[in-house]
Amino acid sequence: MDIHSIKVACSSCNLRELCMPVGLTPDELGRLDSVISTRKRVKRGQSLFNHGERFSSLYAVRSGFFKTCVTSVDGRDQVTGFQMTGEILGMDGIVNDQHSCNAVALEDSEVCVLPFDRIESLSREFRALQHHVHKIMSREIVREHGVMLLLGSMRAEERLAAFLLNLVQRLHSRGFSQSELVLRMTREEIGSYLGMKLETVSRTFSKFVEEGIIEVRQRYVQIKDTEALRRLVNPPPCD
Amino acid sequence: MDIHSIKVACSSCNLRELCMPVGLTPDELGRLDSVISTRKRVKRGQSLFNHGERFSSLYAVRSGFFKTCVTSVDGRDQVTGFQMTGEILGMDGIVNDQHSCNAVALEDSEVCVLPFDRIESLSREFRALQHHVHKIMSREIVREHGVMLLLGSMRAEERLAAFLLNLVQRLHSRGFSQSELVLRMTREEIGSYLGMKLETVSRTFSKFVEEGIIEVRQRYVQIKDTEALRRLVNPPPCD
DNA sequence: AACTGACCTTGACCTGTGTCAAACAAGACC
DNA sequence: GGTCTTGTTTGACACAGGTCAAGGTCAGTT
Repeated sequence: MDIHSIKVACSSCNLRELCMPVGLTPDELGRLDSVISTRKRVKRGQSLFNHGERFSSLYAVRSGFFKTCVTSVDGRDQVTGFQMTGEILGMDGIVNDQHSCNAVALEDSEVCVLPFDRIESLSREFRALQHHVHKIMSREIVREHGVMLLLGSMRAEERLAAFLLNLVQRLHSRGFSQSELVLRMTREEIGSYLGMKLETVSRTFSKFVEEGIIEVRQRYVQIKDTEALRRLVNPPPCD
Repeated sequence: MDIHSIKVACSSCNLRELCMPVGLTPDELGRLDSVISTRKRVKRGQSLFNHGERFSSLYAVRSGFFKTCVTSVDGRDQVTGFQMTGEILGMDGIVNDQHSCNAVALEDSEVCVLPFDRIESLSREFRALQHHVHKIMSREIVREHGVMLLLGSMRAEERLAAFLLNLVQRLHSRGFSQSELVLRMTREEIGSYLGMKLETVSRTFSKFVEEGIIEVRQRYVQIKDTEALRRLVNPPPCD
């Protein structure tokens, strides 16, 4: 076992508490290592997979940042999610054996390749891994419910506030600041995700700045009043 | 084996090509029968499960019609889906061992109860069942991507057209008409699902009627020009 | 048959967000 | 150091859809 493969192994990965290996025994972890042997680098702007491509693997984000987007027949684009370190990509591909969305790196990234047939056979052996796979998919379903709530019933300010809170919360659980973040995506990509135009995203940022809730310098955002953002997402009862 | 249990068995269910048993061998089907032994009736307006309740089972709609909805902290409600015969409910509950949405029957319904721990252990034995479970969850993820596209980038007419096409397509694959349907949900529920107000739903129906695309009498809808609906969803290129 | 309550339709008006346009900022490239 | 390109901000204006209100329809009940 050379230094490189030690570095690559799930069993010694510093993301193992976030990613696929959660809750596995050392023995199971070792077996998972043998399945997840390859990595893939994806440069900024390149796609990891595209709509229509044959599905064979899930991908765990090792480093970097991705967006996934679906395209309608007439060319409209909808960003369906942003994925960061430790998150799993590609579950859309299972049902029809081909990917139904595009995954694009928003910065130079690296993913671990998880051949799905191997994951399935290992899942048949290990209850914990099986259940973990189910949880990951269920989590994605629940996340999308949240996005539907956001798109279906919130106004622009509420959407952006919810988006910022969600981002910092996920970054915080990865050891970053609770109050500062660097956006990896453009205003247009934020807008697509939140169902609004880039101009509205920009104006809403400006509004938050005027109100002293955040400070913005390009992609850098500092949250100065988390509570104000929370109040925007969940307006206090008015009775 | 009495007449009742024969009627109840997956192996003799007329939904087996739509539901859980897809692709299983007779032997596997027999084992699935032993797991899915109970049914549950849900009257119109009652809920099958609610947000916060402990998760233990998935449910397959045997007959009837359901909606699922999530509620935000401040009481906003968002319908996240409508489920008909053969479709699976409850996958939102896996990740946190409790349901994160409410499932309400829109007419008197019956579901098959699928204890999830039993499904998981059977999945460890049968590759086909395992893969089928993964496909069902993946299908739900892909469906939700479609809803996000709809909510994030379509206008009211396009949303309603897409909704109607989706409904008749699903009904058609269950042996019903391609051009007639009876809505099981109110205008308000349609609106919640599509991210618009009930008045807008009503107005948009009226517009379609004026244009001769559909005929509406209360919950009954007849589609007179499917192509027109398709064109609304996917506007022809204008160059 | 009259009454009730839930649901639906339609009108008038209002507002949040989209659209279009112009100017600016910052990094990439020569 | 210029110049391009891509992304961002801001303003003026338009309009799709929301809001509020009134009245209509129908199934179920007495």
